[in-house]
Amino acid sequence: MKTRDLVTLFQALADPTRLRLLNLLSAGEVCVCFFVDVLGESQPKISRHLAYLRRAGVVSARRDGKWIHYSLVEPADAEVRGVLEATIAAFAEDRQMQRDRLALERACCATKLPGTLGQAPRPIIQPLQTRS
Amino acid sequence: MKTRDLVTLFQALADPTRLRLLNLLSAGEVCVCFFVDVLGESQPKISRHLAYLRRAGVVSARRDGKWIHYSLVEPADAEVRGVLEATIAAFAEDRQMQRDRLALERACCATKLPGTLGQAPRPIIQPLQTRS
DNA sequence: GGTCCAGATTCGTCTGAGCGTATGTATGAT
DNA sequence: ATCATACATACGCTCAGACGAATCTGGACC
Repeated sequence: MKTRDLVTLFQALADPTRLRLLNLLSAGEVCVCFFVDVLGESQPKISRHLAYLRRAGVVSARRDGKWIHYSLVEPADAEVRGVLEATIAAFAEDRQMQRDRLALERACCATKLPGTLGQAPRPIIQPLQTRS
Repeated sequence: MKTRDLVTLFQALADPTRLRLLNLLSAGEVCVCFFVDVLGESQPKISRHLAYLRRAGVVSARRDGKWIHYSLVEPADAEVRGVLEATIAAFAEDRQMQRDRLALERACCATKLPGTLGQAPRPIIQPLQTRS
């Protein structure tokens, strides 16, 4: 492992929007439109941060018709993986992160999605574990 | 815990010089002059990065006559602590970090310190554990 | 007082990154 | 072929941060 790898990872993690994206991705594969809906940020902003995470090798994208699904990439280095896991574990103690997770679950499980999301493909997310 | 705390931490970690400083500090309390000597960087550069780490609450400084010793601060949040520990654990697999640790040990244990370091207070460092 | 030394800070410059806005690019539907 | 949808990217701006070089501060000693 090289110092540069760690720096790249930390640069990717040093932004609130990107942390929120990773928090949602820790639930599973998520479509871009859900990021825009749940985080309430503009589509170009979401897209730019996702591109940043892609360049850093933290996430990967998969095309599905008109939609693009993002998911976390397992880092090759065990140590980098350790840092990422510790980061995701930290999300469990953050109120905003928990609110985001709940909003994602709500958007995902709603029988009628609100106008903008139309017939967007629902993410298959892991249920949120409530704090002990 | 707030997202902002994590962002502050990751911003502090997103620089190779600061990671090298933290690596040396993981051995124990270290005097500034040893940072300059071991990392081979200019004194203002070292000092600026130490100031950054201080502002981020990652390290603390202690005055000792003309010298100033730095040491790691235990983060209040258990989750932040977890991220920092995972980061320090990652240093054990990085060649440059190991070289730095060895150089610090060497500077610390030398009976005759080279000219510049004069009678600088030796850091009391933890011995470097070699990889299993 | 003055002087030396260890660090910190300031200044000016430059690069990278974040933002909103606008535009480009696939894909699917008609 | 045309049009709408979903997402990506380019442009222009602003601002934080990294750097070298120079300067300031504060303690130790004479």
